[in-house]
Amino acid sequence: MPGPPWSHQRLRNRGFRLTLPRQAVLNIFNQNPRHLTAEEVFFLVHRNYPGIGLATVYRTLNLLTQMRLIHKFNFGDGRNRYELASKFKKKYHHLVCVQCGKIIDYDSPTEKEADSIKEIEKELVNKYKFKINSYQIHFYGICKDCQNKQGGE
Amino acid sequence: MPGPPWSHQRLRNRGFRLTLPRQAVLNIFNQNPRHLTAEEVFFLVHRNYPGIGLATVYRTLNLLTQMRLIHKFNFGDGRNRYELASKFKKKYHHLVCVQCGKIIDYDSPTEKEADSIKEIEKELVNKYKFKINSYQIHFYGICKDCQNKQGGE
DNA sequence: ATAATAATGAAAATCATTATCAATATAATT
DNA sequence: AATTATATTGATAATGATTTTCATTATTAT
Ligand SMILES: [Mn+2]
Ligand SMILES: [Mn+2]
Ligand SMILES: [Zn+2]
Ligand SMILES: [Zn+2]
Repeated sequence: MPGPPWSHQRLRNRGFRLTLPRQAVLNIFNQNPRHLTAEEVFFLVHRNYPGIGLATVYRTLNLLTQMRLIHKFNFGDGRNRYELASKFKKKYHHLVCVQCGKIIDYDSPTEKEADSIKEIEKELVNKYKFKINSYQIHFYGICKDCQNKQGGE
Repeated sequence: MPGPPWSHQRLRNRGFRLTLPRQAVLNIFNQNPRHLTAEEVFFLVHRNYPGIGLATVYRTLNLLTQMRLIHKFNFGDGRNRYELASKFKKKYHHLVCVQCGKIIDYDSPTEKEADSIKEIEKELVNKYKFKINSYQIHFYGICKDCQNKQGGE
């Protein structure tokens, strides 16, 4: 376990404290690459720290989102999902199966795509004077499994 | 006013009726290019048809979404937003100001972008056997107005 | 130590959305 | 036209996710 990491500094620099609940939540994300709901985070945290309450989990998720240590997604199923922000990866592409709700990461954009996005960003700056912080692409469709199950008719 | 339009047929073909509330909601979208929340739709409908209830608006929004006559978006502010589906336009790109919440349409993708997306789709089909129905791109950042207001520090 | 401030947990409150259910409207059948 | 079956509606209650409240506890500054 390394000393005060990345996240520690980012919080402290803005006057927040890296408390036990906050560390616990961050640990969950470090161990878990998935797109966790608040409730899922709560349960996972709860295994090691039964004392930590759901409200604190929500508060922590909001804080970490503001600090950009995690990213918040909504895939249209009525609950938000969170994922650790990578220092390196800046692209958040997801395939969402509209049948079973499965979410697949697609984090390997081609050169061509990266170029294309940069181009769009340029256009947005020029046209709308809009300063882009981040972007998400959601692809909606039918996953492999669901195609096999229902492809009949 | 033309006869039974596009939307009429699409509903009837699947056994649904094009009732007054449903027409009223569709009219709102035809007159209003924005990204309306359910409540906004309700208020706008209410001006002409005070009898139509909020529950029916929600039901209608869900139905029209399933029929793909409108599209549903969630920009992370806790409520869903809806927009008329165009027969032609198949791209739904939005700029979301994380400061003021403003949503700007960006519906003029370049050739290059279109190509790039097609390429990605191909990759997704190959790699994940995922069949894509639609996609959305959300750009998050700071709009022109908010840059001017807060750009100082 | 002491005082000031931030963070927490439990519970209540809020907000958007959905489900229930009796009443009404529409379509199909006689 | 009358009758039956089916779909839709409005009002209201219920739900589920998230936020707020508030008294208590932990952390930091003095
Ligand atoms: Mn992901
Ligand atoms: Mn739009
Ligand atoms: Zn699936
Ligand atoms: Zn703005």
